[in-house]
Amino acid sequence: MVLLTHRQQRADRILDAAARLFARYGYDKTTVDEIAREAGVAKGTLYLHWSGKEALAEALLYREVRRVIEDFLQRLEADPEGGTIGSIYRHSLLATFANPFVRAVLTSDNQVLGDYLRRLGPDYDQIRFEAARALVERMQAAGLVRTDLRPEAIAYLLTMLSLGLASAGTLIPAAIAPPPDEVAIALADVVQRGLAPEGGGDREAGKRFVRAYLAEVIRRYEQLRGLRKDADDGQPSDSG
Amino acid sequence: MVLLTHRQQRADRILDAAARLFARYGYDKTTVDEIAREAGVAKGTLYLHWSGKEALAEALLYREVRRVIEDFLQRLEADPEGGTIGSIYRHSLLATFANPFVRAVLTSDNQVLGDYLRRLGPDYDQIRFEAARALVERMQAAGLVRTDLRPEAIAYLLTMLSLGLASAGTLIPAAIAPPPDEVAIALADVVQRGLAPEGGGDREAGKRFVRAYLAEVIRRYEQLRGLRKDADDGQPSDSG
DNA sequence: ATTTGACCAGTTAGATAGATACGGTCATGA
DNA sequence: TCATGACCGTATCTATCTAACTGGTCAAAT
Repeated sequence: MVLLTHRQQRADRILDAAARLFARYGYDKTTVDEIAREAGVAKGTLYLHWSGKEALAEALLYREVRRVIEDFLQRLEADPEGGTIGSIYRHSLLATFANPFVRAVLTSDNQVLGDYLRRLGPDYDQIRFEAARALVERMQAAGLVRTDLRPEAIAYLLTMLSLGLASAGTLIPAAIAPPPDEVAIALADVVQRGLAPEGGGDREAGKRFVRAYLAEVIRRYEQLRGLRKDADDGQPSDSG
Repeated sequence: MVLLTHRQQRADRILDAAARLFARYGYDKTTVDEIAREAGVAKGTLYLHWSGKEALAEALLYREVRRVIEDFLQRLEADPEGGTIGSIYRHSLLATFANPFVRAVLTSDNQVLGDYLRRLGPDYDQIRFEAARALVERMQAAGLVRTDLRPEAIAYLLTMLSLGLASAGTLIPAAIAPPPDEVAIALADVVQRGLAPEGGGDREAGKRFVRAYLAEVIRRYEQLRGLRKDADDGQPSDSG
């Protein structure tokens, strides 16, 4: 049983309000006053939880990404066929689409996080590509991905798919586009046929790999940010 | 043997100049004066060939696309393995990448055509998606593409790939990205495995389909624009 | 101790006007 | 007959100022 302090509950309510407003109007055009009003607290209260608007956005993004990861892992574990590159891709897409905020971030031209993401700098894309390359390399070593293509090339393809998914989401009206779940399933099937090694890959090794990889990503991030799983919402020690 | 009038040669020189400048500075930031200077003619001369800057850009785009199509068809015919969906995709990418102007249009955030493309209106993306859907449907009927996925879903995937290719081109610095040809070959291989029917598809039917399809596209466009293959560069009858 | 919201300084959005640069024309000359 | 480039009206940019807004603070209220 999970106990939530009054303080933590309030922090969550504020993040809920921020998530709605960011998703609808974007980070830049959402004011701190509006977040406070939507959450039913005074503006000063936000500053009792986070050091500023930026720290709040970071906390929100962290919370939602954690939720998506949890959802993703549950779907993967529940799937007896799970563990291949295709099923990993499929479940990650479905978990992402199921989260309104993260989905908005990834499909709304990134206005949702506006200035916040912009501060990561122009090097961010390079870093992300290098991370993708390293991930592919490890997936190849784990027997999840075919090894007759260079990891650079596969990472480039996967990056293209992410970017294309985002662009298509903003460009093609939802009215004429096929339902997201159908896209996710078709896309994952193509990824499986196109990137899996002969025989489809080792399912158990795949699940182990995903668990270990995500745990490592989370651990690194929390180490970087000085967060712990049992910490509260984060006293204003973060100076943006 | 092809005979070119003095007039046609000059039109080509002007289009060459425009191609260089558009690719480098974009449509909006390239002035008619600069095009004339780069081509070594007076500004008024441009208006002896086209009705204005926009008509010039359209003629340039048409010329370059025709060249890419010709190059694509030659590559396809020369490939004994050509005719599968994968090889069609591969040759179309390689032909596109080999053309500096078209490549710039597709990978430079579309600043290259700036205002010119913008006038096609916001409906353009919808129309393009519908065209992609219809094309996939015909490819399925021709035995080129697997039929166990709905054409809408496949068209969505292919649109994603196009958009992703463009985004990745602008986002990932060429210095750390794999060479375009490697990307094209890997991408085409994934498309072949992911979208071809059992057995890989009928090669001869594939070639026939491509020939017929492109001829039809060109014919429709020329009908729409009142162009003919044996026409000259287009007297200023085009009013943009 | 905890929460509030009026208040502050810094930034941004909007308006105006003047200057610049642009696409397009056409009288002139070759 | 063909090609030119100075010229024109308009559209776009620059500079400048003002008014409104925003993120953040803190004395006061609870």
